[in-house]
Amino acid sequence: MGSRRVTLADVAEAAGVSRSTASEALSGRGRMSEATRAAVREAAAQLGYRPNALARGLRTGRTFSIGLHQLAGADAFATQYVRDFVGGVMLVAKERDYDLMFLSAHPDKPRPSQPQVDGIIIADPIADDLRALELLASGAPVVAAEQFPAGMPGSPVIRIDSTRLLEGLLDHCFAAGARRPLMVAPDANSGWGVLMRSAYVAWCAARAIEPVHVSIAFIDGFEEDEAEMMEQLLAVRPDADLVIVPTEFAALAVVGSLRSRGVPIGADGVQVACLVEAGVLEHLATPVTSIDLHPRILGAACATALIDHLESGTPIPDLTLVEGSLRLRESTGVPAR
Amino acid sequence: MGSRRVTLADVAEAAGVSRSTASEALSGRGRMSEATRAAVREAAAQLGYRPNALARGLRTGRTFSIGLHQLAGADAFATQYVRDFVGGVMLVAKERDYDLMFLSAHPDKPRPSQPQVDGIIIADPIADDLRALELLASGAPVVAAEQFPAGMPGSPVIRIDSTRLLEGLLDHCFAAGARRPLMVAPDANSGWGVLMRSAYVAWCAARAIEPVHVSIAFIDGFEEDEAEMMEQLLAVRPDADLVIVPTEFAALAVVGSLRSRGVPIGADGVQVACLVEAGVLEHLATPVTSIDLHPRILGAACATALIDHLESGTPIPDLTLVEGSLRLRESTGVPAR
DNA sequence: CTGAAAGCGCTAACAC
DNA sequence: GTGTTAGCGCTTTCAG
Repeated sequence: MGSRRVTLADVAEAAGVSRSTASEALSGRGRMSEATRAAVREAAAQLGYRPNALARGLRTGRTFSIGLHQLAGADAFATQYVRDFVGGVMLVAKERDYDLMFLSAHPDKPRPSQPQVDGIIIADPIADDLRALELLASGAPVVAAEQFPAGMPGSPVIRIDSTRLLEGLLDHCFAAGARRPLMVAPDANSGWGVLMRSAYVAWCAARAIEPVHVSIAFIDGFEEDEAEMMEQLLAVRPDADLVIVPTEFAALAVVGSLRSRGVPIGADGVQVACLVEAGVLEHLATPVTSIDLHPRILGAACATALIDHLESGTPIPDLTLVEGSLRLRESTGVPAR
Repeated sequence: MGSRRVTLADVAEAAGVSRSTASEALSGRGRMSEATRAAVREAAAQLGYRPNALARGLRTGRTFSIGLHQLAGADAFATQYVRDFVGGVMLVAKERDYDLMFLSAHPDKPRPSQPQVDGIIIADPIADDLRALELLASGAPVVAAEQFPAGMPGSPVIRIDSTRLLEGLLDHCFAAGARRPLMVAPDANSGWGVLMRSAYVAWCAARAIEPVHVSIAFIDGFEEDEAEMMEQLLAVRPDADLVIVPTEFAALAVVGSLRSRGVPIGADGVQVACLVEAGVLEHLATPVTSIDLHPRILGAACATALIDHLESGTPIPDLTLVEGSLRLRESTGVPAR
């Protein structure tokens, strides 16, 4: 089996019909005697025929695959958010029997060819990402998760109402006594980072609190030298009584840093919160509060919207909000159970 | 921009040459005046030409994409092992500028078409996985990670020497006093599960210890009803002084179960170890010992071997061993720092 | 109801 | 040096 590729011509010959008849017989189209159809099916099964997706795609313009572009994820696939988002996309892809293409993600080298997919999901678009721009201009349907940075051409977006959740988080920390917050968040390249930052600033303004924030390049991740890096960031507001960080790695680094200095974590020391939920936060000695962006659901929603659009022409709304939730834990003053 | 797809014919016309000349000019082949070549390049850039990967692939047989088949991962993408493995593959794919195709993974429904990829990585092959069998028979080069179950047609394999690591782990636990071990591991469908199981049995035999083990279907995961399920498993050997589990979810469940019964974790209670490392194990109140399969390195090794083979014909050895390591932690008696 | 022919966009022989 | 031609495997009119 499988010695040489068996083509539709082989099947047609074996069944004693022409290629076009064979094609229609297998796809269930055309009108023909049941006997003919059965004979073709039989021959195809006998020979182990599988249509060549390339040829079919070239002819029909459909490949039954969708593309996923994820700049941050390509480097490290680091955060649980990204992995869960991808998991959600995979789940739907499997259900609808689409292949899922991870588009190779060089931020500044153009793609060597057009991607051979029916539609594209862009997760967390980053400004100046050349390939994201290429994809947006490619003419293929695109759905993006989270937020486009200012100045980037858009597409339908699906995201969590994270602004509102952040406000809830800040209210909670405030109630637990926080007055000198420090926020570490991605820089202006990330639409989501901008969203978080401006919500933070607005909230602070409403309470006459000075907003202090530090930018990081999101892509760099936090996996190396995290402790040292964190120390530097904390130095921006040494008297902070609340530290908000963007990834679980940063959270681990802050917690480690505080612990090594003997500072208690929580309302009676320094509160810590993470902008993005990750399983590890719950299992720390002092569990850390976070915003759960429900990445799996978000990824699934993107894939569903895209495939529905491809298959039934369902239009994709410009903006869809998916529900997120707050994970309040001991690090922001909730008492231990 | 990007209103209608611009094709090679458009470029050729704009540059005033024929299609073939345009093709050769862009690909750097053929002999022609530098002026012509430059003119074609200019025209292509002007029009924003990107070759159609489908058409090129159909003609040349190369798509510059590789496929990844992962049965367990499709459902949940659950364990960190799977995610890190995929991360390793992605890293290499990006480096070599290959797209990475997640092949849709229905265990018992045949693929609708041949996958349009140059080569395939199968992670953790599972017996009776119809699509894995299809891929193995497809004629495309295949590399598998870990181990083929008995009776499954093979391909080159890259894996960790996990057998030796498990022996080291068992030795360590034995030294810390374990005499009544219980192992929970995947059933015979998983080649890796079989490997672990038989190493365990052999080790026990050498020490005249009764090997007790429980099978689970790996694919089911451990995410729901974990506590209840774990209780049932533990009941198989209620007096166990060492429990070995296959995933971090199972480890969390065991730890939770023991804690709720007030049993200390470690040499002075019940030792716990996980066959597969995950970050969360390190951050538990009592950190849990595990075997680090270095999934990222493993995934990268698979991708590198496959792409090297595709590009230079480098043969892939039948078996390649990658180094793993033991993560000894407090749960098996190492004293706290 | 079935077969012949065209063509999706590209590349590789082979003439000119 | 450059253009013409054929064909990768498939689907889709359109005659018969």
